[in-house]
Amino acid sequence: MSASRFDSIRDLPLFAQMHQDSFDALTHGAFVQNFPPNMVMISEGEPADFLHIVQDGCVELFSTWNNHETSVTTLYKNSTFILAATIKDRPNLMSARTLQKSRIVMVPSENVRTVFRQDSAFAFAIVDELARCYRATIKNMKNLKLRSSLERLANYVLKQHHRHGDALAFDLPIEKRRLASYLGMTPENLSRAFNNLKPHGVAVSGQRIEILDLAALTAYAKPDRLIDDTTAEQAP
Amino acid sequence: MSASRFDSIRDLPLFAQMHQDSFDALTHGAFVQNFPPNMVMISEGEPADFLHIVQDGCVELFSTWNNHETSVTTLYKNSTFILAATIKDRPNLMSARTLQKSRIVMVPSENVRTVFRQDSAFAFAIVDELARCYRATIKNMKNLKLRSSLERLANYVLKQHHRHGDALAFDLPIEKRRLASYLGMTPENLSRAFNNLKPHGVAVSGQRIEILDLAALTAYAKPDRLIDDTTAEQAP
DNA sequence: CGGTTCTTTGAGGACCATCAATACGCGTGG
DNA sequence: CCACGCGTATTGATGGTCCTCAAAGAACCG
Repeated sequence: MSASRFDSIRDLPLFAQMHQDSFDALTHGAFVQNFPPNMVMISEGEPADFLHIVQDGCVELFSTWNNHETSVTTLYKNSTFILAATIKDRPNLMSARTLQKSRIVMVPSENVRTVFRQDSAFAFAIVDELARCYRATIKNMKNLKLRSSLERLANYVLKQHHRHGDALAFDLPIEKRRLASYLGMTPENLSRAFNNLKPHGVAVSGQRIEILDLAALTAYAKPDRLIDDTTAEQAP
Repeated sequence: MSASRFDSIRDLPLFAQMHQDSFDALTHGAFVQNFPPNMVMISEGEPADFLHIVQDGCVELFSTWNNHETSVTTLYKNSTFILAATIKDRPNLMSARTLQKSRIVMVPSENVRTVFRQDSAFAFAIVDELARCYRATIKNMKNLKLRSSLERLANYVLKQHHRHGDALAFDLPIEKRRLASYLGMTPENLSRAFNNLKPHGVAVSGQRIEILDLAALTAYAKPDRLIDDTTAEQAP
């Protein structure tokens, strides 16, 4: 039974509630593909032929205009992407590349649109996912427009702190140059920004981040649940 | 029959395909409210008790953090807002204020969530709307991260040009200070930016914009369908 | 271990914000 | 109708933030 290949995604929120028949129809013609690191899987402007699910590894969504590139978000295990383009049958707005060796499930967009119309549990899950991504993007934009780059970095450090179980020391999950791009700054500036966080209780050594004074960092960062809360939203 | 009050929204894409029963259930307890200009209707962080529809007038969505404010988008007749927060039953991420005297339809969020589960045509329409808003926001973010403020303004002028039926002269739909905030700059800088567009074929006098050299403006702006195309998306 | 990529540091400059002051537009009331 | 007041728009001066360019150091990988 080939359906077992997709067992690992069956329990994701997007698929958990749908009927087995629907799931079989959805994954009919779907496949799993392994990608090496640093491989561009999809390019912006192309039709969204497949819904993608990160089964393992790490994927960066980025975008380009006029020789500039910016990192929009980074996705890890169990994230889906290209959902909005898939549903609307429109071109991708972002490109995607692997950051590590990654295993990706690719579900034909045609299947998604068909099953979406037949299985209301799936439709509800899609609404939930779209609303989540939408709100995450709004938060991202508020972060960009309302804060300086140093404030964004401070809040990023706090977010990682929480994502690592409130650990006071942890490693950055991505390269600094990509973090810089995600935060809307240059690598050079990120380097300087880390130095400028020193007075606010943050020590950096390579990928290693240490929070020496959580109170000072928090006081400076002024985290806000309407920007930084990720309990129900995505993030890099 | 009081339902006639809501005839004007019945034909909106969000409601057009749903059953009449569902529409009646949705609008049961809904009401129309008139607001004066410059009135904050909803504040970020508050629960999303109502889905809002602009029946007439003009509404700005904006957000605040640490004494900074930024304009996220401006909505005109027939736009809906607070849909994502309504569906997810979560707090609003943005505040809303009227820019002109406006008539707003307010539909209890409880109704929206209930009918959403019962009427699949409504559910599909919601998916469509959420995907549209999501993609519009991604475009907005690309615009902010990939372009300088002058490039953003140039593309904004081009967008208005198209929205006014390719007219070469038109009035700005909103105050310049709000436009500045939407574009992520200060009013002073917007003023200077308009001057800097002069060499690219744009003349400004008060609210009046004139495009003297469309080719030059387009060459500078480098509009991109993956950022600026609004055939299927929203905008200010 | 050599080459490549990433990171850091410094110098210089472009872009953009802030502050301050003036000009403009508009509605109100004299 | 005009004077006034208020908010908006503009203009200039200044400083801060951030980018660019260049080069050296560190980490990674074949």
